[in-house]
Formats: sequence, structure tokens, C-alpha cells
Amino acid sequence: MTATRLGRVQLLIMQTLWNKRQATARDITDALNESEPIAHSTVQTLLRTLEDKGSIAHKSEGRTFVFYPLVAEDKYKRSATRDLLDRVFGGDVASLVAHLLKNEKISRKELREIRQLIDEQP
Amino acid sequence: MTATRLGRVQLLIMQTLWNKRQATARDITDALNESEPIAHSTVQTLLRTLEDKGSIAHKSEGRTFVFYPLVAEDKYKRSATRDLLDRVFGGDVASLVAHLLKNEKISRKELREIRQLIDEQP
DNA sequence: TCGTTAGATTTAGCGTATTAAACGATCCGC
DNA sequence: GCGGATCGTTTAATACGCTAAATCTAACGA
Repeated sequence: MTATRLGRVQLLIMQTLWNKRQATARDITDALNESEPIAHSTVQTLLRTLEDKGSIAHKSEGRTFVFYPLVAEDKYKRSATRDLLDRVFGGDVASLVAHLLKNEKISRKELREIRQLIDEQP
Repeated sequence: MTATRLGRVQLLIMQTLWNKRQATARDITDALNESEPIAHSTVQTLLRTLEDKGSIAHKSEGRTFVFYPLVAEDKYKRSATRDLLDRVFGGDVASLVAHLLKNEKISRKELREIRQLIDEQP
């Protein structure tokens, strides 16, 4: 049911794929290593698990695999947000927004953006 | 560092404690069983892990333990929201709000509420 | 008193995320 | 052709979260 439940590093891998549209294991290892050290074999293992659970797939290109996402970033965002919403805020969107406004530092510029978004709401 | 990372059922237990201020293991088992079946011993085990990681504590009352939260609900909400924000929305609040407006069905009434909250923002 | 009940504690198994070494196959440069 | 580099695959180990039976212990009731 929760088609898209990802661990921390799994999410980082998915984000790399969403950005690049497709990538080899090596591409991903290199990308991740720009922010934190991770062994190439670890990435390969995670790619395998992601493929097992249907989040990604691969095609062969010569002797290497090129991976690409099967679930859209937006779909994952929806599911992750729903999760927080339901579990922590009782499904109440306004309550989450209230929390954000109260606890997160939001610049005046961002506030304007958000107000704009609301005004555009049908 | 993430002083407050909770599993699904762990969160349910914490919520029970936040609501009741304090409760025995039996109280919690009963409360959880109103929505889903769970064994009393499972609850006890989870209470132990929660106490181990410093989320709750207990005092003895006769021969039974009365548990109470050590971390505030709001603190947990902050940390859980920050987590989603950082991991999924690159720390960009406006982006999360935009996502909410676009993907979550929000009633006109809620929209007004949110609008109100923004207008009250300093 | 003594069995029943209701606590707490111990122990254990399953699933998944993360980590990575070890291994085998293949290719490229020399 | 050979050795190192590069791929993918296999295998393990650690850490949690969740689950709950089994067991120990103390109180309660008849």
C-alpha cells in the first residue's frame, strides 16, 4: 500500500535519479560522495533493493546498468507529506501550516510567495 | 542528535501520554486497542525502548508503573516537520506549503483559516 | 493459605535499512 | 595475452522497529 517508503540514503539515491533522469551506479556513488562518504558497493546494494520494491528499474548499456526512476518525485512527496500529516497532525492541513508559521523562520519574501499561492487557490 | 525519532507505534504511545499526561502500560494498551489490536507485552516492550532513549520516564505507584513523557509534543512536531522539510523539500518552507495547496484537498474554510494565520504573521 | 490474576522482565523472531567486504566476470591498455 | 580497473553479485553484519510468547513476581480473593 505505502508504495513509496524510503530510507534516508534510499531517498538520496532517488533524488539523484529524479534530477538526472537516469544514471549508472557509478554516477550515483559519485554524486552522493560529494556530500558524504559512501562505498560504491553500498550504493549498488541499495539500487538492488530499490529495484526489488519497484521504485526504479534499469536497462543495460554495454556491460553497465543505467537506472531510472519508476515512481515520480511528486508522488513520493505526496506520500511523505501525507504521512507526516496523518501521523503527526491528525490529517489537519491547517494545523500543519499553523505549525510551520509558528515554528519555522520564514522570510518576508517567502510569506509573500505563500500568500500569493493562497490567493491563486480556486 | 535527533533526540526524537519515533516509529509508528511508538508515536501512538507518545500521543496517548501527551493526551493523558500520564498513564500505566495497561491504560495505553487499552487506548491503542480502541483503534487497532496490539498485545500488552508489545506495548510494554515499546515503553521500555522509549524510556531507554529518554522519551519517557516512569514512577512507581504501588506495584505498577505510571509513565509520563519527557519530550514535549511540540518539540516532536518540530523535529518531525523539520525532517520532512529538510529531506524532501530541501528545507524550503514555501515549497512545502505550495505542495500542500496543490495536492491536498483544503476546504474553503481551512483556506480562510490559513490566510488568517498568515495575515497575523508579524 | 493458595490459586488466580495482573504486573514487570526476559527472550526471541521477523522485516528492513544501512553498511561494505569478498568474489566473479569483463574490458582496456600495454 | 595479461594485469589492473570496473561492473555486477553474493554474502554478512549491525541496528532498529515491531511483535509477542514465556517467565518471574507480587498482590488479591476466596
